[in-house]
Amino acid sequence: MPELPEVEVTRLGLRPFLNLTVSGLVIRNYSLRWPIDSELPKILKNQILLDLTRRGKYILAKFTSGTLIIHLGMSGRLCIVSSEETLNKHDHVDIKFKENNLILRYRDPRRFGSILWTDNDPLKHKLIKNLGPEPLNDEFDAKYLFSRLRNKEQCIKNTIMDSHIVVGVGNIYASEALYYSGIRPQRRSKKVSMKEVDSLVKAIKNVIKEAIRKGGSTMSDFFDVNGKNGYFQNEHRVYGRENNACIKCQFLITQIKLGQRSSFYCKKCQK
DNA sequence: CTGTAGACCTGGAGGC
DNA sequence: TGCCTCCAGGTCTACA
Repeated sequence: MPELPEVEVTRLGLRPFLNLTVSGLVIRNYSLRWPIDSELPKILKNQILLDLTRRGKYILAKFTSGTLIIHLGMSGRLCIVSSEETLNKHDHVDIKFKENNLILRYRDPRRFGSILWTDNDPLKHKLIKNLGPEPLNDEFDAKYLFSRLRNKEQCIKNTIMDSHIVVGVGNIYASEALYYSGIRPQRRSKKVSMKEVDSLVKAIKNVIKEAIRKGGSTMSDFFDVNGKNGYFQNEHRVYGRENNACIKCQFLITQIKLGQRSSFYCKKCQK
């Protein structure tokens, strides 16, 4: 489920574990998107959680001698539970800490997520080193995006969802940002004007900032680490609103498929 | 190099 | 109820 806002809400929620020492790790299922290192319980024991950062949709949990690179995939979730909490079928990993009775639990029904260990700089990891800029950073601006759209035949929605162009824009927020900037999702990237790109960049930044502020979008299964749902789904203007009236013009929202993903737009407001 | 389909998984919703 | 099909927030890999 998680796009960048949901990942960021998760990261912020994990901060109570900062500076605590791992007492043990339980891995019930090693087969995520990539298999979990079978040595991980041994490696992580007695290590201190020193920092929690994020790159794109990857949470980077820095420990004494390396970093856990965590991706939530489509259905992954991290939550803070007590040791008495009943076990769910898809609770694959528990991290326990010395200082309290709490467990950091990873649940992921579809197992598209990943938990990888690296001793080196995580930003040099092969999954991370080639990622595009963070959408909220200044380097992601109209000039940059416009330059990346030149000569691109690909439709604009798929381009802004490409993590090598910009990270963190998933299927929900791509549709939303295009709605706010008045651009149809199927438009060829190279046909988007500088003025429209300027509006699109602002829309991407706004929609992501607002979603983080509202605690993310709770679709079917996103909750923060304490089990609280987000509220941003109530702010969706087009996503999941096919055949409902456009907020601005009352025309019915259209749903199409682009790159095998559902896309939503208003035929009147988006050109 | 570019663009797209397929792959990886489970579960929920809706039709019959 | 049960079975079937389709759908779901991601993204890497293979192939044209």
